[in-house]
Amino acid sequence: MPHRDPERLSQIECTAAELFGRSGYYATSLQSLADAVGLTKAGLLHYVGSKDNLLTLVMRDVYDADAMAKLGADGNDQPVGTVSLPGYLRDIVAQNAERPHLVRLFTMLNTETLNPDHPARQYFQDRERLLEHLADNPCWRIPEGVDVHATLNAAMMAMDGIQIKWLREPGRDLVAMWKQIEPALFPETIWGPID
Amino acid sequence: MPHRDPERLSQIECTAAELFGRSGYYATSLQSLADAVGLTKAGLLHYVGSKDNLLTLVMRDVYDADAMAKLGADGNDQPVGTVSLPGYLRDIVAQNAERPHLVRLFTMLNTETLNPDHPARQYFQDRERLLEHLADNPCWRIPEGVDVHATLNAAMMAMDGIQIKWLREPGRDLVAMWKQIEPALFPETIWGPID
DNA sequence: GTCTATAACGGGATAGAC
DNA sequence: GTCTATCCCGTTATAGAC
Repeated sequence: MPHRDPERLSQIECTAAELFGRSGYYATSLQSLADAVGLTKAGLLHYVGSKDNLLTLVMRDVYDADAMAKLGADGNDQPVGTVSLPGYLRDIVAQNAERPHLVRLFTMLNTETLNPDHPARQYFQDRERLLEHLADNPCWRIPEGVDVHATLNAAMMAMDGIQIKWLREPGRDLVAMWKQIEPALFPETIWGPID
Repeated sequence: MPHRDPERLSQIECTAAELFGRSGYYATSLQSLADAVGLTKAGLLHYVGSKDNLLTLVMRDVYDADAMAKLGADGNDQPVGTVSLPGYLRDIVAQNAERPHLVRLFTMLNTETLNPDHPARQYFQDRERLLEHLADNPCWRIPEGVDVHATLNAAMMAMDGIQIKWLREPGRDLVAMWKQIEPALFPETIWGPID
């Protein structure tokens, strides 16, 4: 798997992320990717080794680099009890609204990995664990009596669902859709106004 | 598309529902279905006409018959302001816990239909409309100041997300997972105890 | 109504020339 | 490093025998 030209590799990975997002991993052919980047199947396979490995590269170099990095590292060193959870989620939604391709990639793979043999299955299992630990972070500013785990869990699940609807009808405004359901997750009588 | 034996057709449709749920529509081959029901590809195609049409049959005769029927028709003729929304959702979750195959079918197709050419796309677009109207039903008993649309929307999205996690790790208890996030959607200080 | 056989095509991956 | 050519497997669908 030699590749002297890193820029070329990056182009391949980005295009692959888009195609995997468009139709999922299984339904995307190496031929279509090869056409998109101006290579033959054989040439493409020289770069990436195999289709399985290509997906691994995409998740590490494209998806993680842009999206997942935010999740874990972001508010980790904030002072205890200072970070607004609704605000944090709003930020994620706002970011996602700007990268529909990556949201689509995430959404497609998230359900494709229900298949135990899917090459990205481990990746999504790990992500679930990471999400659980996110609630344990003491940085959040939480009203009395609120269950952080339940709230973060519900909010993340709802976000995934909203995004599916958004992706199916691309004319809509993701941020607006999120604001519409916010009062259900963070009622003002409990959370006060969202900053 | 002639088929004299309705029982045989039913067996085909049910097996198809299971396989489509297992791997999605695109990744499921007619060969595997033919093997599962003890037919050849050619014999199978005689029954169902085409793969596209098979999915249509499955959604109508298997999925609608069991799942979707509940959604729209159920509480339609209940008296105004009497039906518990949390209770209604609990019932759905409890039912879904007993039919993982159909939940899986729904989940797989729900994201596969992000592809505009997917044969079940229209079906899922229609379902979204139906869900929106569900909130307009006057039967719900809602605490003052609560946004029904937002709550029902958030709850349904969260349910879809929970189910994905549940399907990925089948050892878990869906009803328990739902109960865990319920306080985030229906806080006691607003909704009171859930009956 | 179901079979065998085959058409017509596309998939991922490999070998070897240049 | 990229190509052509090939392998082998799979797919949906059709034709025609029984």
